[in-house]
Amino acid sequence: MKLREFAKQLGLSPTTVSRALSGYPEVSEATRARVASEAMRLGYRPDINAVRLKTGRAGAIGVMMARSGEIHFAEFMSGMAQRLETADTDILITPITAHNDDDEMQAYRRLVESRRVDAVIIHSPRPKDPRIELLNSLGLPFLVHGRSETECVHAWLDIDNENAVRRATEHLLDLGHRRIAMINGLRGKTYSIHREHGFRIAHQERGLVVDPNLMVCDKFSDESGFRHARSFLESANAPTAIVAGSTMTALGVYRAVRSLGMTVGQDVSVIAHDDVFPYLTAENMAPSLSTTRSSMRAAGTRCAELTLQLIAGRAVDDVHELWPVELILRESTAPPP
Amino acid sequence: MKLREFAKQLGLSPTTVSRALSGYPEVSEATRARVASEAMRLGYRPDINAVRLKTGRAGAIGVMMARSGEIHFAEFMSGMAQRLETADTDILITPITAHNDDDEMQAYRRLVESRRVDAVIIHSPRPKDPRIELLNSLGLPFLVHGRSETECVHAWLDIDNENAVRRATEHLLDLGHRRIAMINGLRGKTYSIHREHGFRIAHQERGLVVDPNLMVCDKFSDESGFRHARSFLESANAPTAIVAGSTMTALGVYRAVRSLGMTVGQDVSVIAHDDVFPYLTAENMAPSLSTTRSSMRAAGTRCAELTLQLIAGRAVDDVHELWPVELILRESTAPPP
DNA sequence: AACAAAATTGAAACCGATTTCAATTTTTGC
DNA sequence: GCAAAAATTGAAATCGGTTTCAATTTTGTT
Repeated sequence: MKLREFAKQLGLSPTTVSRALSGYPEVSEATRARVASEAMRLGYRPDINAVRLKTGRAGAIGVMMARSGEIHFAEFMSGMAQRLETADTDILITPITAHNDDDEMQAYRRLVESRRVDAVIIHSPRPKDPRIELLNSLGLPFLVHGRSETECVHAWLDIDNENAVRRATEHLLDLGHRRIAMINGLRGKTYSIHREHGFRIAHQERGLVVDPNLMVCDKFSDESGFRHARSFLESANAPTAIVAGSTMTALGVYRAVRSLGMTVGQDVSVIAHDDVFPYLTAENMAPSLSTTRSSMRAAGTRCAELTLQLIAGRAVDDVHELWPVELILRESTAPPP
Repeated sequence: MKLREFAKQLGLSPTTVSRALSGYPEVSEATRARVASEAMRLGYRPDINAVRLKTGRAGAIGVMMARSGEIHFAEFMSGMAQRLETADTDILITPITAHNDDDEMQAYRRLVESRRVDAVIIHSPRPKDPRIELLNSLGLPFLVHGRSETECVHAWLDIDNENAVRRATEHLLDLGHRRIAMINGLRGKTYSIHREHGFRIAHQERGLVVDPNLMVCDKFSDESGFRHARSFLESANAPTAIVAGSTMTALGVYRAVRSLGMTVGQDVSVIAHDDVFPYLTAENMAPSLSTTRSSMRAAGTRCAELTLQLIAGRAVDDVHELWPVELILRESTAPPP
């Protein structure tokens, strides 16, 4: 059913019907009510493509999905979805094969030029991230989930990774640990750098020096947690505590500890960052895992909200949110043996 | 840059330019080449909304995302992305709050009527799933990931859940286990029913009867795995083996076994279905986990392909794929003590 | 009751592409 | 060399809405 036809059935002009449905003020209440109820009854709904062509709005927020589906992705998206379901805005996933940076840049350029989205959210930025400059020059509103040190102003939401790891490390130091290892995230990402910084600061504060052999960068997975923890614990001067990048990593760390006949929370302390996944909870691990916690889903919801505000015209340099991270102590951290 | 302007710069009509870019045959090779290279140089790209309005194609495949982000979701999507990146087709995630069935039906209706997508993929159907009838009556192409018993014909891709669990169970029975528990997926979903069926068949084949107390349905999570496994193992007539719904569930089962001072692969055998997550691999678990394996990512890729074919006009009743499932034996399954 | 102001409605232009149909140019056949 | 056929190009209609601007009706004031 098209507008023309629908309007004719109501004995009104397309103009009035369009205005009534779009909530314009210059249409009488009586007419608006009638139009609304008839639209419901007859099942009329404006063709989204025509609306978009005319208004220039795409009604969607773009998210790039790297081929390697990250574990956080689903939770973040689910959070976004929660906010967007009442905003008549879709999430557009654009697949990219990031063989190299150029490919990725091209993908962004395509997305913008074809006007499929009103804004974009980008993830896991690096300190100097070319995507930010590109999007800035293309003039498409965008929000960075994470932070970057690029000079061009941009909206961002990030969690306080530095402080999170700093407090986690301080906690371990307070317990008496002196050799603490860190299994960090991917090298080069801002969050990994921030976390490393927090780790160092906590040591420096107490006049301690970090052993570079006790720090690695890797992806967040059970397997990498296991491998690195094994390697640490089997080394000559083994650490008594491990700071892990995610609960998945911690899973592997736990396994490594057990595989060496040791016990988490006794022989080795473990603390990890928890993005709060519904299918794997730190509290349920054995022993329960001490964490720095920040809900990825909540971040998704808030990022969606902020992006909507950006689209509505909120100033870019006004949108900076740094979320504090909870420190939650459980059984996996205890004084060294 | 608009078509008009771009065409003028080339000294051609919009008609010819449009045809050249869309690959129509009636444009000379020389012209086509020139248009293509100039489009690249000047960065002309058709406005997607105008294209869609005119052609009626949305250029997107819809996926509904329930608020509770499922763990499989990201992997499936990532697989879809892999196929779609060369098809100029987006994935449109529509958030739904499924407070009740009616809400969900409304969401589908909206999606279809607003013409935002050319097709839809639906997940985790039930034997009698109202979504299938709705989509069928609305006339939008759709693919079911999973199966349903509804009478209206529909395209589907599913893995052979029944056989997977049947073989897993037979393997345990072959090892000598006689009391086997099953931690199944959500009650009412077709895949849970199929799995239960496979479980029963394996028993019946050998003249054994399944103890209903050894079967539960629940969501796939570490926590539910733990809770149910504990409950089974602490009961009077405890099972010697457990069939788990997912690797996440198995994680909890492992923990439960350990928490009771027992050992997986000795005191209790465990086998689970593995959707192949990059961040948690069955092979790396300790002991390594026997599984029935089928890549969720591969399913996503194939579903995207099939959906493209449906859009292109392939007959619905021609699209039925049942994927066999690999049985992979590792350390977690052994003869009962 | 008469007029101005405000509220409500509608006609027509427009968004930016695609595609039908007609016009023009080039090639082919004899 | 010329008519017919084939290849190539372009003008204009169209997709289904929104929005400008003008026209009409209603309300308010004196």
